[in-house]
Amino acid sequence: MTEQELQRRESLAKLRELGIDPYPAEMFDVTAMAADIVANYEEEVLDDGTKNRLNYQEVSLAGRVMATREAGKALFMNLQDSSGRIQLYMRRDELSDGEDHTFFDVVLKKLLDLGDYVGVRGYAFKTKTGEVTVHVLEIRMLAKSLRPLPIVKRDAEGNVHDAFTDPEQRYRMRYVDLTVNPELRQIFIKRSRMIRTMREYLDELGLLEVETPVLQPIHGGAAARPFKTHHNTLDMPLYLRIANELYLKRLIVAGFDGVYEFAKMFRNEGMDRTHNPEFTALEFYVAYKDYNWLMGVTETMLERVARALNEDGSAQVQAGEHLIDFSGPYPRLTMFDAIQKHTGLNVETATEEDLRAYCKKAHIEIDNTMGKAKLIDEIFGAKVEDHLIQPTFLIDYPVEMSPLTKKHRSKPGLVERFELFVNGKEVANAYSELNDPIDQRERFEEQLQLAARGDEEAMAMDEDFVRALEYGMPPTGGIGFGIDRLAMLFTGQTSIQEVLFFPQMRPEAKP
RNA sequence: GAUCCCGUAGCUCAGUCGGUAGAGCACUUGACUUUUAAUCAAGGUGUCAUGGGUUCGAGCCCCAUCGGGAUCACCA
Repeated sequence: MTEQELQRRESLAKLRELGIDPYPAEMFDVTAMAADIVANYEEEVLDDGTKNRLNYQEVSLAGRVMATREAGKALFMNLQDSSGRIQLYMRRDELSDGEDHTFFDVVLKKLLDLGDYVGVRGYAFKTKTGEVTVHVLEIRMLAKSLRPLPIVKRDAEGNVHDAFTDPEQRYRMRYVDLTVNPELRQIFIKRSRMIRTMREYLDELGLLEVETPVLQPIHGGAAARPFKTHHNTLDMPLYLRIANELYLKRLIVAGFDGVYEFAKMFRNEGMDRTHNPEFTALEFYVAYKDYNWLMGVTETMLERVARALNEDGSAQVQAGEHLIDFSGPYPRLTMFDAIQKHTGLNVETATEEDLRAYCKKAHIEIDNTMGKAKLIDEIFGAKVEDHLIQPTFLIDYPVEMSPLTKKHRSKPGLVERFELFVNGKEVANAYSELNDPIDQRERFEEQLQLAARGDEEAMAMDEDFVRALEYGMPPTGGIGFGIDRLAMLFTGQTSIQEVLFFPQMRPEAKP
């Protein structure tokens, strides 16, 4: 234990000796928030020059002590609650029991440490330097802190000193991070508001929020490596879901007109600043709709989210150097047109050999197992994706890449699918769902062949899903959004760890 | 998984040519009844990520390991 931790444990023991419970059980009645008092305190100056305080004359508030300044028989503290910070002012003669100054001189000045939770009762006033302050008439220990916080200081010009910035420590100890860097709360508040706005809209559309299995006997619905686990009683392997798509579509078969789920997905793949092993997706499926309808819904939903998150209600979001406008409608660009526009290649007429030759020339890494569709995807990823800054629907993909998507109503070899790109990143993937059970079975069989050739991400045959389709699924539009990526976009973050409270980390060396 | 960078006090960081460990804040003691990065006086912080090696001597050079970051690959 460090010197400071030992000192705090000694303070803890001394508090108990003085009859003060460092961890009291009683509730503390909070009647005011720091930020509200600072923002709304009012006073008037009378003719004789004295001040008349107009509000917050009986407040009690609670939070952490984040700074103390001793001034002899006076004592100043900064109290931080969930709304912000406010200064506290205490006087020895008001907090003493007659001539016994133990409480002020020992408890407050010696045994109280930075980071301790306290509850105070008093009245608001303004100091002669103009700071709104609570004049404390009663202060109570609510919880002792036994470890020193990394104190971040701000000077008069707003410069930050000794910021707690080490990403490893910040992510491992989010409780510390959010305590000393309270402005980070905004990221998570915005994330929450984003999800709430989406949920409200989906409810308005009449969709039903549902829950589907996380533990699945067959990992379907996406191309990814799964986490595998084992159920002891059933003595069978189970997979953490890589997608919930096939279950949501079963519910459409079951007769629900529209379902949605905010779902944690798990993919056993690499981690970097845009990938965490578990992440959140929103998927929704609506009967009798198609991918064109979904484009309109997507525009409405994202515009609403942007306006809900911006103080001024605007639909624009700053993402790095780009100002992104979420007001619809967004351009619709076919994948082939997009490639032609950025490379000059006509992939519709090009042969597989033409594409290979292009990739070689453009230094795009390819291998021999790649077919035409995969080559097109590689070219798109290398040459087009980065240019799609403003929200853009990329539509009509080759059938080989999309085993769950309905074939295009008029374009042979393509499917009715779109992906939404914003700031050069994919944020949504949608299609007119394949509901022809015979076609679906064939698509699964093609996936099995890919798997036999060693494709670890190929989908497995899901007999029960095909059986469901055989009973009949109405034409359906379905879409999935990457919630973490959207949160990054709407909060201006470039790393997924910053929008997750507890990003995945390797185990700590040792405590 | 590959490459590069980083790891020194509770926090942020210095540490020269290889010569017995430094600053600010935090902490301890004292002064101060409207201070505010409070100030003033005094005090000591430590397994230099871990384990080896080279050397008379390693925070510094070499090797390995662990953790983090960035770039790349894979992906959402």
